[in-house]
Amino acid sequence: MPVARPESSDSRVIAHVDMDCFYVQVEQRKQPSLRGQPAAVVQYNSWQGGGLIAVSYEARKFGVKRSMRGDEAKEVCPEIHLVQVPVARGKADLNSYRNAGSEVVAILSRRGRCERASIDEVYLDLTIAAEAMLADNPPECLETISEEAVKSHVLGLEVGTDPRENVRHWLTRSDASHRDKLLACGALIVAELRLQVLEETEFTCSAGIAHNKMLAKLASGMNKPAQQTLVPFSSISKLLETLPIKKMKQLGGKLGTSLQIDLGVNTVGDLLQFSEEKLQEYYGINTGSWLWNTARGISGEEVKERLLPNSHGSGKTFPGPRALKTVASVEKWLSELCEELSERLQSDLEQNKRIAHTLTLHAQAHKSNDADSFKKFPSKSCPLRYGTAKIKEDALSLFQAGLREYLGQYNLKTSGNQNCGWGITGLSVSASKIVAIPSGTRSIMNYFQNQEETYPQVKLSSEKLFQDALLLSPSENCLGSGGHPTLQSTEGIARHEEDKETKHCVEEEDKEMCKEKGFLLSPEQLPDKETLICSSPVYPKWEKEYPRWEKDQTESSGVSLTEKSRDTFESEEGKRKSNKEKNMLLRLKGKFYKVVIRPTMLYGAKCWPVKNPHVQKIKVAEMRILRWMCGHTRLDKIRNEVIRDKVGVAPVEDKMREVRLRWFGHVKWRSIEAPVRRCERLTSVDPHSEPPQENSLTRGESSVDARLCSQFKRPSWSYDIDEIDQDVLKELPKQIQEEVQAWLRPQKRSNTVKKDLGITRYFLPAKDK
DNA sequence: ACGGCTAACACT
DNA sequence: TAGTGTTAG
Repeated sequence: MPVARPESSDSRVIAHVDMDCFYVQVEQRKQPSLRGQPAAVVQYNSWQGGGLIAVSYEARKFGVKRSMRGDEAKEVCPEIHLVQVPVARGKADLNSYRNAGSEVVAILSRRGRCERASIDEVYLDLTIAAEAMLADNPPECLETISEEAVKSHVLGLEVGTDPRENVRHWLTRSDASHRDKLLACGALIVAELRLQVLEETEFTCSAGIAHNKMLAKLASGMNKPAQQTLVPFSSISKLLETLPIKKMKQLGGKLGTSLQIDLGVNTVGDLLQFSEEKLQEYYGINTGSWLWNTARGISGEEVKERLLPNSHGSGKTFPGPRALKTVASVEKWLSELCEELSERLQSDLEQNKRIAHTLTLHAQAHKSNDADSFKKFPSKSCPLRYGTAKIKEDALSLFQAGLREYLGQYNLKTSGNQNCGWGITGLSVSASKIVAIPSGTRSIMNYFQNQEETYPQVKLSSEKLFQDALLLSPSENCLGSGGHPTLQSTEGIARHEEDKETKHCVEEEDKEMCKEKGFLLSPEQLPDKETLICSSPVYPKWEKEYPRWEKDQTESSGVSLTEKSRDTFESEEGKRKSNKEKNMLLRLKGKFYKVVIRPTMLYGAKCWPVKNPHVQKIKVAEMRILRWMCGHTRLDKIRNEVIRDKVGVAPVEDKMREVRLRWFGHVKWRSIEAPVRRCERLTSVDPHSEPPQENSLTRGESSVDARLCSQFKRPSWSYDIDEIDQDVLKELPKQIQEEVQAWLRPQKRSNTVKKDLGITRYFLPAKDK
């Protein structure tokens, strides 16, 4: 949804530069014989000649359109040259276009703030450059105005028989308003930039120059190719008056359709009849204001300083019959996609010194034999580890977690590649949260670049080693006592950490850990209870809404928890980390665990053991349950997901607490009112308690149990017993298996309806059980 | 059973 | 937040 931003009172000079049929131009530069020819770029697809993704202006004259099939294009324009998009790893490879786009950005960013809006478009904020020009060397003093500039189109200007002379006059008027003069300067600058682009890259582009992004964007498309269009302030209302509403950026989709159908608005001008309040009534505060402003040509959106993309993705569709039906084929394609992604991440690292922090997997799927086959395949993400093999591994885990969730009850026997009627019609992996490494950090570069070769055995990173050690049960732990891995990477990272305190802390603890454990945890050293500190990205919302644990909440059932008082805790450490460190309780199977979540380390997730006595313990076995619940094999993933979403109990004020429980992939949450102290007395689940009455609540609703009405708002989760993967269950230690079975048993009798798990009881006061 | 592949952003 | 949905080219 678009969102309104106030427009600064200053008169800005904004340009939108749009490459003309960019992919075609790239191919024409590669193959100059294509110049001036009807041509199009097709994405290879044997079906009906592939799909057109760019069409030259010569071909457009024949009526060839983007989104036509190759065969269709041949029909309307037999002599069209169809160029295929390069293919790598069995999929379209857009890298040559990305790189060409970068060439252009490098030039266009010379005169002011530059935002790369897509592979072939940028926004420029030329205000400062234009003001400087106006002050030093205004157009009116110039004896010659560039040829390119006088070819500009000035909206609302009567050009008569000598357009160039009229435009020249308009640009150089000494009696023009300040804002028109600024635009004139902008036009000169843009003309110059476009000329430079042409000379240095051989690409032509079109541009719009206006006082804001919206109008600049509108204008850049008005005269193509290779021309520029100016929007003087005085022309705005006329321009918008008759402009079809759908032409407006952001209104080409459902919102625009709704305006047409529901409000009878067909042109932007028609919108003027509606008061801001009315629009807000229909479309919400933000969108309403945005619409109101848009109708008046007002848009305060800033040009962001961004030359590089904020995310990288690689995806492919597998339409209809080509849908992937086995995990093996998914793995194969994921592997291809991950290779491309990893390659792009490596070049981003080398060229731009940037590191991505999150890996996300998206998929589309269909289910043939299922009533709710419209269910969407969930996207999943996890911290991104560098190295192709690791990315592949993680992507596959994410897929499998998603698949489990997607299949839900049909999941009972999917151990092999056996298909239960599902098909994957689209797959993509992407990397986001990309941040620049501070300058002068060779060691960090090394760290990430080395991830590539270290997999899987030779030189495991410290992080990986430790995680593996934790995740393996003693019997599985076959890590030898081979040489101590150096902590080179960790130190390299810590050295550049901005926060000296944190740095100190990290190094100290890492050192201590190494000293004490000899770094590698031998099977004997893997204790029943392991103390952990987890680093995790700061979660601002938690911070805001739940600033503190209350002391009395940290005392639990008396099971394995020895908590220092909050006061002690604060006096020791509170000052140092006060506002950055989050504490929360992890409650699992009736026991509380206090976990300290630290602000994220700068680079990559880490886990390390600590001595701090007030940091409580997570039993390895229970970590394994969590791992199972998450469908993830990685500790850091568990940490991020579980602690926040799975079994986290949010800090509360006196009477309120929010509980989030994600159970087998389904997030359920409720705010409940309950005296905190009484909640804490709960120590175990009673699986045989009678099921709660209300099962069908959806998120956001709340329910009041008549019995408890006066005191509590009662939470309700529903969960589907069939979502549980029985195979995974078997992986668990015997004792835990039995416990879990005990939870499940009462449900088995009626597994058609979603039922509350006994776990609901968990969060109710003991007294009322 | 088709338009394929990317990317940004708002909302929750 | 992580995850979803909308929009665009």
